[in-house]
Amino acid sequence: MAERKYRELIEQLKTAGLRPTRQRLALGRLLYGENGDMERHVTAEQLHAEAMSAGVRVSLATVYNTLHQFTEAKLLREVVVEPGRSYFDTNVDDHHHFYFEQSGRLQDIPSEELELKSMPEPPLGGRIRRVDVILRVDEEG
Amino acid sequence: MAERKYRELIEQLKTAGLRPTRQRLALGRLLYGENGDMERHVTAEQLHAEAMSAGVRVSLATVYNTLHQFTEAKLLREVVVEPGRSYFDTNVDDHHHFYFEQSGRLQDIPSEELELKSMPEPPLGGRIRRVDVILRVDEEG
DNA sequence: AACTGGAATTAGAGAAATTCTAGGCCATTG
DNA sequence: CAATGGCCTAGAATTTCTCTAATTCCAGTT
Repeated sequence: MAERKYRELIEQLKTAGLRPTRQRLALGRLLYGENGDMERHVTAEQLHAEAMSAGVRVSLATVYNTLHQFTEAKLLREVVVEPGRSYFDTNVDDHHHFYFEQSGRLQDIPSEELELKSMPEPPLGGRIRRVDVILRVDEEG
Repeated sequence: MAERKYRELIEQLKTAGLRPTRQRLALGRLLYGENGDMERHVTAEQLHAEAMSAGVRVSLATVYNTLHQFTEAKLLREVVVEPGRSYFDTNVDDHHHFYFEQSGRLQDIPSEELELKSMPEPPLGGRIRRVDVILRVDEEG
């Protein structure tokens, strides 16, 4: 991960009131590191396995905590596709998703390629916090 | 449930290759019955509890099986809002949802109120099977 | 109405994902 | 560098959903 992004992560954590601990930094490095602009969709289990094989000792509970804290801090976005399967997306810009049911893979759709024509009024006393669009795709053959 | 709808249900089950058993009919009655045109969003647990208190003896496994079979037969639509929380929607027409995170409640959005301006090309060899739009709403106060 | 074959149902165990708990560790502050 | 309070951990617990093997039921046929 670029030095710049690394400092940036520390700043973002501090802003969110999170201490830049060894574990959070390591997970941040895994999530955003090296090819830092690649879209990534990871499950907690996957990230945990990744950490293990990278020699980073971190418990699964901490991975869950960290992913949720990062999501809260808007460093990640959670995408739920099936009961018992949710991904964390490193792309927090406005965008949508293709979901391939057979393979369980997720793919970003840039917001330019899928726009909403009209937006309904939020119910009284409510405020629309997020718009999730998932296009479920069958892979034929 | 109206007699007409009841016969209809039996027909739909047969068409889907499902025997109209006591359990499936009872659950169908609970789902579509009485106020048959009301939008309903139930979890398996909820429906099971409903069946119990209505004096219908049915196992939780059967509730799950039935909900999935009904979904397969396009009598229901499954909506996943959170990891470990999925609803079955009695409205199978094209429409979308508000999701209230605090209360866990789901509310239909008629398709006229939220249309897509442009639809992206499905990835090569894929076919868009369904479009799910969820507007996540914060209830202020 | 009894018979039969295959489907459906059941209770309970099992699996998978996530959260909780209690104790020890560590980053920050002064 | 000691104190404070947040953080991490292993493992247990919880929750949601699925599987299994035995039983029961439905539908078609005598």
